[in-house]
Amino acid sequence: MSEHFDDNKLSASLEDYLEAVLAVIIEKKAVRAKDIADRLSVSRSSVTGALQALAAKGYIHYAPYDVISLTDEGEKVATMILGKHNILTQFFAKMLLIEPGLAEETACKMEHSMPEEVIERLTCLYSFIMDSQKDPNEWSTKFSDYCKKQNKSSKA
Amino acid sequence: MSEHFDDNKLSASLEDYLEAVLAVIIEKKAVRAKDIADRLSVSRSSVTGALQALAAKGYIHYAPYDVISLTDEGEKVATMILGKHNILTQFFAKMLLIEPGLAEETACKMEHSMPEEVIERLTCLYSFIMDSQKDPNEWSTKFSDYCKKQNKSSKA
DNA sequence: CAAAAAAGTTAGGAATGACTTATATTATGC
DNA sequence: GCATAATATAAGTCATTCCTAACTTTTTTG
Repeated sequence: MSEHFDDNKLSASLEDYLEAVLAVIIEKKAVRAKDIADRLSVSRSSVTGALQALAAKGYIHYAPYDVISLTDEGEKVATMILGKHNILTQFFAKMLLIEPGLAEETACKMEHSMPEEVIERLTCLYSFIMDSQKDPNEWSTKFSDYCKKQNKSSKA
Repeated sequence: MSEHFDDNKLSASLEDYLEAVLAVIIEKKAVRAKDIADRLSVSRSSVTGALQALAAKGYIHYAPYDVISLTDEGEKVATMILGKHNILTQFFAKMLLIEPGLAEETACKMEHSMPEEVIERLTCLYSFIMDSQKDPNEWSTKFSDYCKKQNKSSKA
């Protein structure tokens, strides 16, 4: 399909950096290494290292002291990752009724090991269920009631 | 709640070893290092190393050349991990209608980063949806139809 | 029961990944 | 042009995970 030589595969941590690049660009039109360092709570030199790795794999344009930007491929992948993150967060929070903080945190970890096909299907499930609710609170009421009952009977 | 000193936390790989120990015990009543080596496709010496690490963290009873068994804590944790694995596999395969191989593979990766609370809730969702189906094929028919429609309209 | 085979252990080391601190370099605002 | 803020590089730490090779213990079996 495309030019994947298998050395442009991303580790979880590099995915986080790439995701952060896009997120900061969206937020404020441009990225500086410092923004990423702050956002991910790492040193500036870690950021430099990560950016070099991302550039070597073809996801960003990078040259010392120059402006950072995403390549086409990088934009595609970063958008995918950010998308996964958002879908997962929503699924956990709105559908499983997990408390927002934990939903976010869990999404963060899982976004790295979730194949596209599975994410697509999860998106489908989410809209399938949500679309079939009459009013916006119906799901949360029904489902939390069901969970409570389950817990009661399982602890008996 | 209990005596967690933070050095008994398990990496994804150690969780895999621990899970394998339990799985083999269930399958054939006892574990030999070789079973684990075969199952995880690693060398025998890697298994020794992992078993020592698991013992140091209090999850298994281990002494050179002796029988391997789970501690109470180890059994608890291993059961949890295996449980996560199974729920996730089922959820992917039966609910999201993912092909069994990919369902299994994805579950394998995700089981390590899924908090208990989220798994519990996912279990609830699974039974909530499945219990509300009249016949066993209802879900798969309804949901796959919906997905097909979604894909058609999104590719227009 | 003793040798051979199988299983398990140990030592030592390589590769990787993700960080760090400390020092140098560049860019920019004034 | 110079100070300072931002970046980059060098060099090294630390933890994981795995390997091979050589050794020891256990098991099998003639």
